Amino acid sequence: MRIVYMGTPEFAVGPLKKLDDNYEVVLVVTQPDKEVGRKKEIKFSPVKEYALEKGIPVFQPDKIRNDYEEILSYNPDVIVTCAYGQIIPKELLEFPKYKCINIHASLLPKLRGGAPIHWSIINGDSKTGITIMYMNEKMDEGDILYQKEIDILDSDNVETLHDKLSELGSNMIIEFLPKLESGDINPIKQNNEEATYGYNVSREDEHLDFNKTSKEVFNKIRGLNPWPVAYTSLDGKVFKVYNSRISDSKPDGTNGEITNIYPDGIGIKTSDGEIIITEIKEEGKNRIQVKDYLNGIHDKDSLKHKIFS
RNA sequence: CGCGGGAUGGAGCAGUCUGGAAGCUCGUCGGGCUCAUAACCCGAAGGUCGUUGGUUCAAAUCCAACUCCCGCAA
Repeated sequence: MRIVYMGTPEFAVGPLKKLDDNYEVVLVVTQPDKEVGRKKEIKFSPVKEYALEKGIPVFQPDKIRNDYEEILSYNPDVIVTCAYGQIIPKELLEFPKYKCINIHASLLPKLRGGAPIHWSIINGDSKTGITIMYMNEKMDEGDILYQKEIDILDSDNVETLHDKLSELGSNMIIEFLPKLESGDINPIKQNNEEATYGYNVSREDEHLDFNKTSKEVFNKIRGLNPWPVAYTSLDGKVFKVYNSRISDSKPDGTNGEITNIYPDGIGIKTSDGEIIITEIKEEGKNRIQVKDYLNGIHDKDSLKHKIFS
């Protein structure tokens, strides 16, 4: 089975590795190299890094819509995509014998789009999973071929859930390909009325709103950790918030106001109680425990009643 | 040359403007108190103040260059 694999971020590396170990991956397609950071250093995608390491050819079209001939020349039996990042043209979808299948990190039709892992946590879902599906020209709307779910724990953040789902997806694609090859499949149309979306996280999405409940704030913080990280601001400085826990206390005050100083955290008023932030990064500083942040403040009571916004 | 913040014992900070004995809150180690403790009391160790050069009787502090880290923007 000749496989062309299309993927970009870390999430897509696990499945690629499994496929490469068990099948013949003839070509890897990934997003173009990008300038990144203050120094504008050129950075390869994680999938490209892996492909280079293994000596697999790499193709990086700017716009695959117009530039896909090269992929056809590798004559794939199937194209497997996983968080590639571009819409794939119909000519390519229909070319391989077994068409084009996608590994998506949600229980479709829930959370179509580019950031299903983040949104499953931010939304407070109790479970999510992996869907293997046929690709069509629309975003994550193809027929469902294989689906498995896992629980989302209170202790999960994007990193832990990402790793679990990446491994699940890796195993599922290996379990599924033999069925695809033998025709033992049962494509199920998605119910569009039940569809929800989890688009890429925007700057606005990263901003913490203390007018929400403690649980909602807690979910947003862990649903954006370790990337891109929720933020708020105090005294005109940006504070990224990595970790928090929900307080039992129900203080009076304005939402966003610092209501209590705990040994390991700062208590902030929310719409229904208090959230205690425990790990932060102040603008210009490194990521630290709030315990350490408090060690550097001489008059801790002066923090009280300041407002995060 | 996109804009800005930062580098001080293991951690987080103050001190830099106005040059002149290394400070604060923790942590660590030892001792004490206690039924006990992450609590409290006493004591100790630990720092070429990012690097290099310059000014000066004297530099964490002033000047120059460089390295690394971070926020914004892309």
